[in-house]
Amino acid sequence: MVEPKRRNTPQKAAVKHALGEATGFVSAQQLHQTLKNHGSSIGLATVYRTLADLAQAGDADSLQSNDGEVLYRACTNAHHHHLICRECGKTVEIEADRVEKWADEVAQEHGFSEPSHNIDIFGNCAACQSAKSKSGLAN
Amino acid sequence: MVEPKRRNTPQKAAVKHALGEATGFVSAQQLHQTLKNHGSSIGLATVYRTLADLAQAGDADSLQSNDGEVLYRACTNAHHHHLICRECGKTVEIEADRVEKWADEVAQEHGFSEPSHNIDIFGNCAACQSAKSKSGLAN
DNA sequence: ATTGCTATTGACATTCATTATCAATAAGTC
DNA sequence: GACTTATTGATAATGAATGTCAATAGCAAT
Repeated sequence: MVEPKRRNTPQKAAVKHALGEATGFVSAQQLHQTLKNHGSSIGLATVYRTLADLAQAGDADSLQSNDGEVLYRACTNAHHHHLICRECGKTVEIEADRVEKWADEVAQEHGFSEPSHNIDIFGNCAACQSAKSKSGLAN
Repeated sequence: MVEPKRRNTPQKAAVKHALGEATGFVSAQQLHQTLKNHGSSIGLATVYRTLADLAQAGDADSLQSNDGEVLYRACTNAHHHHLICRECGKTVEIEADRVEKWADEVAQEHGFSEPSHNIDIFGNCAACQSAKSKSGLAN
């Protein structure tokens, strides 16, 4: 089972670029729409394939939205987590050795090897809070 | 918009019970199969509805599997997270005020209100590790 | 126990994200 | 340029989850 050689194509570059332009997390569908709106004739399947590759390679983060879509975001290779606004999707990257260590310890304590983890924090960002209170929907 | 009165039905009880019997996380589909195998004629939609209600009420935890399915598990009302075996799905409930606090702090630091979070730790449990090494697949 | 109201059910259709298929295309190499 | 084959894109297929709606069955009142 030899890995086939990768080829560089304008499509892959386009997806990569579009993902970089996007703020926060985007779905494959959204990205596909965006690309088409900009004149590209890229296929939906290609967007999916490329995003999966990017995630595999560690060039993109992925997480599941609460309505079953997978969302992607360009990222650095460094391990980190996200603080995400429920309303607008604004994202802040979080790094915290404390928590990394904690997760590994917990796994070890229970005899689990090769620990990995998902940590996502959600909340309403400052902008969305003030927007909400202005529209009289304050809780 | 008044909430309609809830009714107690054998179907809801069956789902609740089956969820309690299950070890680890189960999908709605699996649960539906299990129930049918036990002679129930419960409808798939009803299983989905009931699970959604349980999750809403805090009587069940839900998380997304890596292939897009939503998995459920009976749980206590106390807030907690999970340590999950990649191989067999065995689950350990984790509580850690340290991390709860950390998450809330991080959110506050960045101006996010009403913080909530998802934390899941994955690993290979002791049983699966030894099973693997016996079958000569040691890393 | 019977009635009436309506929440709930279940069979089925539908939606929609994602994946598989496969002939046509185009990277990269010589 | 010619050749090999990874990649693409249109389309079909898959499958989880939700909507629909007539029929059923809780439950409160009688």
